[in-house]
Amino acid sequence: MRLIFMGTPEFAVVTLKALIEAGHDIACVYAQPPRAKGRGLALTPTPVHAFAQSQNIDVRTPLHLKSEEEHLRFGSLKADAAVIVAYGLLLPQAILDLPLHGCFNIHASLLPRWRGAAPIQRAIMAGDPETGVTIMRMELGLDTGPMIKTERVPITHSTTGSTLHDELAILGAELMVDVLRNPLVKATPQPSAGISYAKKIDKAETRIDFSRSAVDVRNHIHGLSLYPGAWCMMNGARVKILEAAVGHGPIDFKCADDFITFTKLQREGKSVMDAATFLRGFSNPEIS
RNA sequence: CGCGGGAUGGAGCAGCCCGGUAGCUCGUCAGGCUCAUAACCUGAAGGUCGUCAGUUCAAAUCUGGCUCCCGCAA
Repeated sequence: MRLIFMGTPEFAVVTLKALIEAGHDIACVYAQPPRAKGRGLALTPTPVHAFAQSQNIDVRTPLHLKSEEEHLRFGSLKADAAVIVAYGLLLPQAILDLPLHGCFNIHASLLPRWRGAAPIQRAIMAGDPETGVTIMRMELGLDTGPMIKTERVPITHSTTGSTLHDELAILGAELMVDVLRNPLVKATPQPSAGISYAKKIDKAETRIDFSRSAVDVRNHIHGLSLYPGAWCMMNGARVKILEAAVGHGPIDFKCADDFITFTKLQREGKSVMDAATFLRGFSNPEIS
C-alpha cells in the first residue's frame, strides 16, 4: 500500500522499518521538526526524521497540521492509509479523513487504560501486572479511537521502561504490519470503563520518595529507567538509580516497609555501573 | 557560543590546588593454605597518565588547542 507515516521518537522508527520491510510504499514521512537539544543545544533531527532521510524518503516537519495548505499537501500524497506512531501532534479531522482507508495508530497500552503521553512508564510505575499494545483507528480525541487488535505482555519485577519500550515497539510494529494486510478490518469501540490517563513524566517527580513502600519505590525506579531516570542523593552527589530490587543488598536503604537495594546506578558525569563496581570508587554512601 | 563533571594498567577510583620515585579497591596469572568460600596468605604480569603543542632542569600535576564520554537544563 501507499502509506504516509507520521512519528517522531525511536519507538516509531521500529514500525517505520517494519513497514518498509513489509514492502509498503512510504509516500512521505512526517516528523516533529528538529529542536535545539542536548549539550550545546544543537539543532537535532528526530530519530524518525533521521532514519527516513537515510532511506531517501521525503520528510516533512510542519509545526502543526491546522492550515489548509498542510491539508492540501497531505491530500496530494493520495495515500491508501496513514500510520501514526508517537507523532506528538494533533491531527485535525480534515487530515484524518484524507487517506483512503483511514489512519491507524499504535498505542503502548491496553486501552482505554493509560491514554496519553507516557503509557509505558505509567504502567510500570503504577505496578500494573500487565500491559500491552493496541492498534486502533484514529479519532479526533486523545487515544479514543476504536480498537482493532491488542496484545498483552506481563510486567515483572525486572521490567524497566527501556525493556518494555523495546518490547512494545517490536510488538506494535508486528501488529501494525499484520493489521494493514486487511485495511478494511472492523474496529471495536473502546469500553467506557477503565479509562485512565498517562500524563507526561515531570522531572519534579523523578526524585525517589523513600517514605513509600519498597515495591512502590522499585516500580518508580523501573518505570523511569533508563530515561529520564529516578534519582536520590548520595554523599552530596546526585545519583540515578536505574535498577533496584526489594530486600537487602550492598547498597540498600529503608523504605516505609522494607529495604530497597540498588543494583544499577549512575553518578553525575559517570557511566552506568552495577553495585559492586559503583562501590569500588564510592564507598560508604550515605543515601537521602 | 546554555551550565557543569570526566578521560590515570582489564574495571572503578585517588593523586592535580602547593610540578620531582605511579597509588588504592578489585580483577587476571602463579604458588600456598583450607572440608569449604565473592575466604585468607605470598608473589607476578600489566601504564608512552585521551591527544597535540607550550612553560620548566623536571609535567599525571601548570597554560592553550583538539578528540571522545557523561550529568543538568531545554
